[in-house]
Amino acid sequence: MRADARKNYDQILAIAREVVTQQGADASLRDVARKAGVGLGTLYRHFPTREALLAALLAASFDALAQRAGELATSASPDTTLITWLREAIAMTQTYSGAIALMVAAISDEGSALHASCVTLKTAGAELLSHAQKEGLARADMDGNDLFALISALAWLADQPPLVPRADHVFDIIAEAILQGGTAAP
Amino acid sequence: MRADARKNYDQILAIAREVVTQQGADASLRDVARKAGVGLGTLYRHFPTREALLAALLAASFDALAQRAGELATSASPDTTLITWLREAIAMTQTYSGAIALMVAAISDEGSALHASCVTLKTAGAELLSHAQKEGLARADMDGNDLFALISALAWLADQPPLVPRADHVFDIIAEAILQGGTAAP
DNA sequence: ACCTGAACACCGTTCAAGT
DNA sequence: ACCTGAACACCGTTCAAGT
Repeated sequence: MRADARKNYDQILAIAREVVTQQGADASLRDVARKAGVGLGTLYRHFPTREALLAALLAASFDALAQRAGELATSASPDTTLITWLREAIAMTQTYSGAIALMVAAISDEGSALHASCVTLKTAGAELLSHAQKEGLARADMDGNDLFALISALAWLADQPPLVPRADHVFDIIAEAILQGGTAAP
Repeated sequence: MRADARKNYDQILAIAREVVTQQGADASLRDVARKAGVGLGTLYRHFPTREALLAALLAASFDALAQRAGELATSASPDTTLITWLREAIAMTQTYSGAIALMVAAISDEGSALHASCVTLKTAGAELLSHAQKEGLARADMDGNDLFALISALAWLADQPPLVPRADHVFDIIAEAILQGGTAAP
């Protein structure tokens, strides 16, 4: 990449991080370009879609979560490990308000710039769930897709201001339900 | 209301029902006015906000749900009654895609045209929950606000195409969790 | 009373013209 | 190669002018 292009790319990303943090994932891209001091076409050149921009903003977080899942995959207490990771995954999606809807859409759209990251996240969760299930510590009647759906729903809930006060409690209820049905025979 | 105004009101509502059914709660109001054959100002006169239009579209459904809750309030099996009503409530919100987000926002906004209906819905659910709890058939550590949050999350989930295949199963898991902890001593 | 539609201030997206 | 910004086709909302 040419030096001036690199500079613009970085500048757009930095400003986008600010704007999207404040206004959410549906912030005006025009506004981002304006504040970054670049032409609208420059933003579109580097980030052809809103998903591409969000993917770039969240890339590090996705990687960190997947890596952490890998580290935890052999944990001695896969039940608490799973729940802890779920909490972290949900916290990640809340970095940018409204991001979860784009992630969910991306999971079934292979053309989306967010697709790969979301699949990685889903897979990571599925592995932790599977580990807990093998130890009899999580209910057997669900899989990675169900877990992804639950994460999404909880992330959305925590993103709705009127529901925020209930988010933690609802999380606990659902976490308990996931671990429910484990036969727990040490 | 003058006869011509009444006619416009009905026409707007009828067209809005079609358009919002097809395009969701964030459909273009301009488009509705155009298809209804009225000026944009006429639509705004009758429905000053998007919430007002949605409230009018959903009014009958809200009433029906609240009334049904009243009828079921003295049911002999308050656990299955509660779950059945939850299913109906979620189905109602799905009449118009994207409606649930507006409902959630309205619950804490007394100025919203949707506020009263949403509060009524929440209260109706709270009563059914309370009834089940008194019989020891539902977990005691939740209230009407938690139930409203769960309904909202499940309604949102069922509104995301990639998650639809998991919606029923996730509903069952959560329904079981709500009834969990009931001591169930007949 | 009620209706109309132009006017205003925004979008997202594309693409010819520049360097 | 890369950047710019006008152009196009849309929004939501308001409000003067009409009947």
